[in-house]
Amino acid sequence: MTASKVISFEALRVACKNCSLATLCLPMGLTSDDVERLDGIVKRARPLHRGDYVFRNGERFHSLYVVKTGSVKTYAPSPEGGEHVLGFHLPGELIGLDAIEKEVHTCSAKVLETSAICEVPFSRLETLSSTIPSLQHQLYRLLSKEIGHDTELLLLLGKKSAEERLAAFLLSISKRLRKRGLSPTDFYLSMSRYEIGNYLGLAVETVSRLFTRFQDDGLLKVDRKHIELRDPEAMEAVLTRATMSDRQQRVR
Amino acid sequence: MTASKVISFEALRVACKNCSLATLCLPMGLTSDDVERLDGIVKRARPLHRGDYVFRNGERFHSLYVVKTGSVKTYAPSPEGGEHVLGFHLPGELIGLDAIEKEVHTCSAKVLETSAICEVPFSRLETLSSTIPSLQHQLYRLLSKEIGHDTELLLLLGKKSAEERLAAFLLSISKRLRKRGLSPTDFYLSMSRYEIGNYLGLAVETVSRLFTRFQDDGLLKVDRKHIELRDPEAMEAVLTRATMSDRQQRVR
DNA sequence: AGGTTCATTTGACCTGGATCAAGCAACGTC
DNA sequence: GACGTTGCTTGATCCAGGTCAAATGAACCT
Repeated sequence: MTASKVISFEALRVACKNCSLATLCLPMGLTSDDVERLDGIVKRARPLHRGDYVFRNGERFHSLYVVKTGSVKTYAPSPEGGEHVLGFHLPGELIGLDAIEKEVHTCSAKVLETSAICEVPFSRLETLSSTIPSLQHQLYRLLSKEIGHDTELLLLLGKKSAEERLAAFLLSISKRLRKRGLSPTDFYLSMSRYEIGNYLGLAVETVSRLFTRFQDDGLLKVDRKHIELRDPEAMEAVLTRATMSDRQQRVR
Repeated sequence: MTASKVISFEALRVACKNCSLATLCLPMGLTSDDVERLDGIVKRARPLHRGDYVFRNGERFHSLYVVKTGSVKTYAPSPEGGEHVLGFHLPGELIGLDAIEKEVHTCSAKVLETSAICEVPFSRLETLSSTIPSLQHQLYRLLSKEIGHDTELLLLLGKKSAEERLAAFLLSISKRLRKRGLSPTDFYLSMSRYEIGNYLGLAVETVSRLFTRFQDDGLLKVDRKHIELRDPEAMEAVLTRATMSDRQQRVR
């Protein structure tokens, strides 16, 4: 009886070492022994449903979170009721990194669809990381990666046209899905047009028109939230072809 | 003789513990004993001059760098010869954090004026950080801070008007100078109008017109690179007053 | 089946800021 | 001390994408 209880508990409490995301997530590059130790501090919550918060703006920071299944958006609410969408997060991605400094969450995170989230208490992670150099290294890498990602986004928002932004967005989703073993050319977007526009610094109407144009040009087929990338090369070419973005000359 | 040699060497080789930036920089929060240890791995190079590189896009990553005096700009060169300015860095600020992940510099850094730069070999810093928990913590904090900073910039580029962008830029400089004990209302900009525009996602002409407008409105006095903030409150108000930026409604 | 609500699309129009095109001032350099 | 060269400013025009308005369509009640 106790035994069966333990077994079912263990079945529910999927461990990091059995998780398909291990190569994308925190455990990347750790020995199985160390994964075991990391596993000891990870909390797995029951699934959250569309609209539930992972954490909210202003809450005290205690943990980092990893999307296990589903998807999450992070955003900075503005006092007037508006919001600024900061990112969309797929399985294996770590959220809450921006809160380490101030020990307060400066953005909110809510799930876009039914999702499982792993919680990693930061102080315990920190302690663990000073005894596991490869974990420490992995944390530095992940923080650095986030900076690199923000930098790309900065380029997108500062210098690229609406067309380039949407193309980059779709290709980013596509590539991240591929890494997770999912179809990079046939997927459902879990966020609304409004959220995409907000994220890319564009009006909803512009996003909608661009989807229509991409479809007319044969780059993709769109049916509501279902996207089928018909011509990924052509989509990449949207990013490459010199547009208004590269009219900057000499430096010095 | 040997003694005098040692003395002059020590005088040149200003240590972290004597550095006025210690409270802003890596040593923040460390015991003087630990600062000593950190000091042991920091290399201090001879001053660089306007246009010299701290590191270049594509170089292998070995070290983080701290601006000691002067100022640095980081930017991503685009193949076509253009560039995307990523940031301007004042004394005490750490650069190169984005290169940790890939172990390659993905942007270039060049000094805007004669500057002293401290070099911190990363692998040694990493090793040291696993034996000094407060240093490890400080590193996590600094990386997280950088993410928070990028996030603000994202908001600026994605949602704010040209006027708000330039006001935010000037106020950011002003506040950072204040923290360093310099005048927050009277300063010289070490970067060109072109670089400011590039950084803020605006055309040079727009930047120039805005300086003129701000001056006409009595917010500041501008003479070439010399800025005198005449009415910092009014400048803050430029950011607060609802503009096109807050027309986003409900969430769900 | 019909109605309410919210998301998306489409059309018409407008504007902030880019682009184009001169001038102009500071700074060498010879 | 005239002469490029580079950086900054100013004026005139243009257009990508925002804003406003309305139609259409899903999804969800009841």
